[in-house]
Amino acid sequence: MFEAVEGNPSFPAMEEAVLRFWGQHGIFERSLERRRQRNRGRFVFYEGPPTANGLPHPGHCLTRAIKDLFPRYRSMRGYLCERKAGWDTHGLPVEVEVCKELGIHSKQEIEAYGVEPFIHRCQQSVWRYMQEWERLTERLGFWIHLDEAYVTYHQSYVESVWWSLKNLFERGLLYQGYKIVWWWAQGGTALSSGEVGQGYRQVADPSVYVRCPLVDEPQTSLVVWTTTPWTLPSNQFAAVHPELPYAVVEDADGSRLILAAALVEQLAGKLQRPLVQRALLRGSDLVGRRYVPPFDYYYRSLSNRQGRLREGGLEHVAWRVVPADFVTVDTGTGVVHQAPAFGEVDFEVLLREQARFLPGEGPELICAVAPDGTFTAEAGPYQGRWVKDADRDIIRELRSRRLLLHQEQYVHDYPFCWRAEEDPLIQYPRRSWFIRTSQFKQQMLANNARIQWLPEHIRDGRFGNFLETNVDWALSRERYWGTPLPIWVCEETGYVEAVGSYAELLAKPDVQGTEVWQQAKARYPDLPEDLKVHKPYIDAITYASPRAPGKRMRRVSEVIDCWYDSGAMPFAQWGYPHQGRERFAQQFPADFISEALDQTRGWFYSQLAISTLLFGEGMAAGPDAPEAPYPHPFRTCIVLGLMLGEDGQKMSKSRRNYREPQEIFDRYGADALRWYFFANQPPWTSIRYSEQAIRDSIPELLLRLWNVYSFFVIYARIDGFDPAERLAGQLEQLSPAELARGAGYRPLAQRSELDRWILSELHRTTAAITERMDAYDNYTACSRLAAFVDALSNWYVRRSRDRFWSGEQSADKIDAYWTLYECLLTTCKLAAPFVPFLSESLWQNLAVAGTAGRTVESIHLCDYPEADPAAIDEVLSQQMQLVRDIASLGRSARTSARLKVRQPLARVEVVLADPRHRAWLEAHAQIVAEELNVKTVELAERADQYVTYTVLPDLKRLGPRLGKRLPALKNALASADAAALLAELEQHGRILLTADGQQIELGKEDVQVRLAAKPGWTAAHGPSAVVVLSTDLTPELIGEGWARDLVHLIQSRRKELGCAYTDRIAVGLADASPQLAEALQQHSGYIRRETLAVELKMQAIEGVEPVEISLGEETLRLYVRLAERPDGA
RNA sequence: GCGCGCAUAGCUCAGUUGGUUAGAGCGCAGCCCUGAUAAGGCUGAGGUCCCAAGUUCGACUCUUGGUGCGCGCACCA
Repeated sequence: MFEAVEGNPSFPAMEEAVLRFWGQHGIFERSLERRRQRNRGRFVFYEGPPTANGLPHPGHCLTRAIKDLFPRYRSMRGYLCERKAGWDTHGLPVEVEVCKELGIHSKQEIEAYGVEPFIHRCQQSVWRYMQEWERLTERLGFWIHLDEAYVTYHQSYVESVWWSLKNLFERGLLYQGYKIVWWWAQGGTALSSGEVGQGYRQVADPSVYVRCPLVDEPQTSLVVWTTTPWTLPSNQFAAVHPELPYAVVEDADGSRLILAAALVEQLAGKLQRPLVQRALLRGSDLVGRRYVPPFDYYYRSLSNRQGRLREGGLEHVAWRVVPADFVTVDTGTGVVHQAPAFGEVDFEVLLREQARFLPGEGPELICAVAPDGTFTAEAGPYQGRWVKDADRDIIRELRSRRLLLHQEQYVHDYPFCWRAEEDPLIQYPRRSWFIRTSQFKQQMLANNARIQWLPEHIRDGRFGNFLETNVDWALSRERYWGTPLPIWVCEETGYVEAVGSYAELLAKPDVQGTEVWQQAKARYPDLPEDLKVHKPYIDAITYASPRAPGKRMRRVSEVIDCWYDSGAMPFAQWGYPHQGRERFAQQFPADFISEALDQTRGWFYSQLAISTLLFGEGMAAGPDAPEAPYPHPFRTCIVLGLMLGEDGQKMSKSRRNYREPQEIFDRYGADALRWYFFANQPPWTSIRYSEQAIRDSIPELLLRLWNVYSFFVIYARIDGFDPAERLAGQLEQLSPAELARGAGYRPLAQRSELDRWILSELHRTTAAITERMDAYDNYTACSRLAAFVDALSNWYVRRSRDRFWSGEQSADKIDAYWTLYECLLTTCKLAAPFVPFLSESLWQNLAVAGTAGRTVESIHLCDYPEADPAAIDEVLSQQMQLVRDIASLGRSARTSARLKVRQPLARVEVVLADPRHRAWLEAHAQIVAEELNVKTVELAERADQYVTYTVLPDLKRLGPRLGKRLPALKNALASADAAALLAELEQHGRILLTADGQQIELGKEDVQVRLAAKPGWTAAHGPSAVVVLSTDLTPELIGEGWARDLVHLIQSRRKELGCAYTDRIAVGLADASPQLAEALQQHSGYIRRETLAVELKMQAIEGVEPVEISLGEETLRLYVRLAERPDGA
């Protein structure tokens, strides 16, 4: 038998109990074991590793909730969905966090502190945060194997990454080049974009307009503009937009200038003299023209150097006009000075130019600045000067050489070092390791095209665009806590090798330096083995160079971008290919992943890029890199919107615009939070954290379902409806087929219409939810589930109450129990992926306790319900909906007539728009009568006295047929007599109209009839019907109304007096008018029955405090006294 | 600045190939139930669907251009 149910449940406490139950019985494990045995195929999920740095906030709960939902759902659908957790542990954020602890900043300070203790601290810091995340993960009900998590700093993981890098290296895809970084010259370090972003300030820089004379036409000059004069000595090109118009203008002194036509007037204004246009040309006409740069430090030796182009022919390597799309005419001159060493965009221009030449023949990077921010010897007189300080002298020199056309102040935002406020950052080239991803752009796009993105626009929008503009992946980082780049270089010859594992390294000839790790291990016995593949230990390992006898191979100093770590996760989580080959084969690619939008350029990209390069179609990347058909490594990706704080701002701890997850769990519970995430919006819309909305998700589903469940258990216990007795033998999941074996269980066809209706709704809902969830549409699925629970609670249970209350154990009553039982069980299963805790609680009582433990132990071991088409009765659904609509319209009519439902009315007339369900409705008039408290219900199709008709064209049908004649037809229909049209339609099955001088024939399907209540009637109209109330009140009706009002008031009084449900009372009424007293006397049987009154007298009761009440216009005194209290009450 | 997205009721958000009367929840107002009861239900008020132009017989929906907001990339010669 079921256990008694609390009326006022504490969901958080319940959830804690469920968590304990899952833990003690290993339910997650067993749910997997079950599917493993069934062997219906896999559903592969990848956990995008959270950065184990910083504490989780509600936004992370959303990600983790979605990541739980679909694997749970698919598991219940029979798929084996293994879920391996993972942690992203490397990277700058961890280093910054440790630096904060240590109160240090720069790389020098880290070195001074010691790399070894520093990375020990990094590793420990990561562990602390991982534990916080694990707690959250469990409490949210996110089922994932935390104790088998992959961790990016583990040796096996690092070695997988090494393997992949070696693969790329040996295919020539890993190379060294320059990367333009934001460089803090004084500190000698590059800054991350996050750090740069913090340091922007508005400053006024000098801006100069400089002449660059054309080589073959020295009287004509390009005019370039720059706000960084110190980059001019390193000039390599001038860029123009090929599509823009450029003007050749004549200056006052007769010389000629070239600049964008749109900016001539502006420049003339600045110069305060006219510039006369002499010619107009397109940017593309300028491309290839050579010019003389402002400084000749490089020009004097290289001006005539030419290189061979790939497509044949020769070209000068530098100081010519090149085309570039980024050139605009917003500021400057439309001719852009290019110093590729000091701008990322400029650098890309250089790369593009280099690519046009045969290898080794194109332009080399020119850089007249040293890493400390001073000019090199190449910059002649400026050598040793800090570049920003040299600006003024550079300008002076330009002026004296008559190259300076104009100078002014330019106010703009410019980044400074966030730690040394006076130090401006400069863009600066650094040697860096790259992966040749741009070479695989087409393959990445082809792979991307096959991925199912939700929302769809990510594919060709944000993500697709990003791939289109792909540049080679700058892989290396000059940092400490990260996967070491597995590249060893010969100290003599520069010969380079990549190493694919630690063992491979140890097998190299004459390995030295392993003792550094041994000693560290001896010093700190607790040191995790994994650290031996990290800095500084790995740096110590050298081996004999195969190219230079007696010389050593030494590792480069860099570590790699931690995004590469995460992107390698599909294979590295298994340690592939050094181990886990089988696991990888089973679990690649993923069917489903999900992260927030900010991962577009992060994990979504890193995965796709690595997977395409290693396993792409036609890649033939070696024996351990099997070619796989697209898409991979994931087939479907839900891109979640970002979550904002309560105030619509970014969530931030200091602003306190959200609540800590743990507090949410304690107040409302994980199910409430989950339901709020799943049911309130499609997952990709950006979502605003709302405490109120979380609170509201409790009554919307959780409490409503709980109430139905509680109702069921209360009456099942009273009536002794006990599945344990009624169901013999072994039970599994209490599926419909199993329930059908139950004693007293009757086939659907024999049950009442209401039962058939709710079961039809149940199966319709099941079909809809599975269809939607298969399409990853949790939002619609949730609304269907909520709608069903609403129908169950507010129509089925309400209309069935007296069946449960009736005294005898009729077959109909047992039907009601079986029906409600089945509805509850199925609903729980349907809801289980969404609200796993509540579902489990209900299952524990309804199924496990209810059958004395003969079912499966947990709802999460059950299969997801499947809709039985035979149980679905669409017509009945429509019919019941119609009744509910009519009841609603009737109440609306009552409200407008100010006739409360307690006042009985003689009759209601229902005019139907569509006669199809008329007969059925006539048979069910009783329901309408009860719901509306009327004596009789009459149905009509035509009732011209109450209703006006409008005949409207069916635009969807007629639009294509009639086109422009549609408005004329509309008018013709509107001006015609609707009643006559209907009559014609009924007689001939068609109507003939003249519109625009042409005759149009309309069939029944071409029009819609709409009806509306005529004014003056108490009526309400909707699309399906008009409901007209008779408002005439007879003395009998009024008397009955009084009686019902009185019952209501006595009930209130009982409650005030603290009566138990079963207490009997005595009622006295005084000061009633004669008519009132007589009417109440007449209904005294009804009144006493409803209020459990043993006596009802028309007089005061001694010693009882009366209350003044009013019935209609009348007032009287009500006396209520407790008469008897039955035993046990 | 460039790219992507969003803009619908007081608030938070739906709106499914363009079709006649644009929905929900919360909040608000009124009412009902009182044997699921510190719950529950019903009804109602409330909208220039951001603006403008275009396509169309017809636009909340499609196109273009604005405006505002969010995010990403940059910070610009």
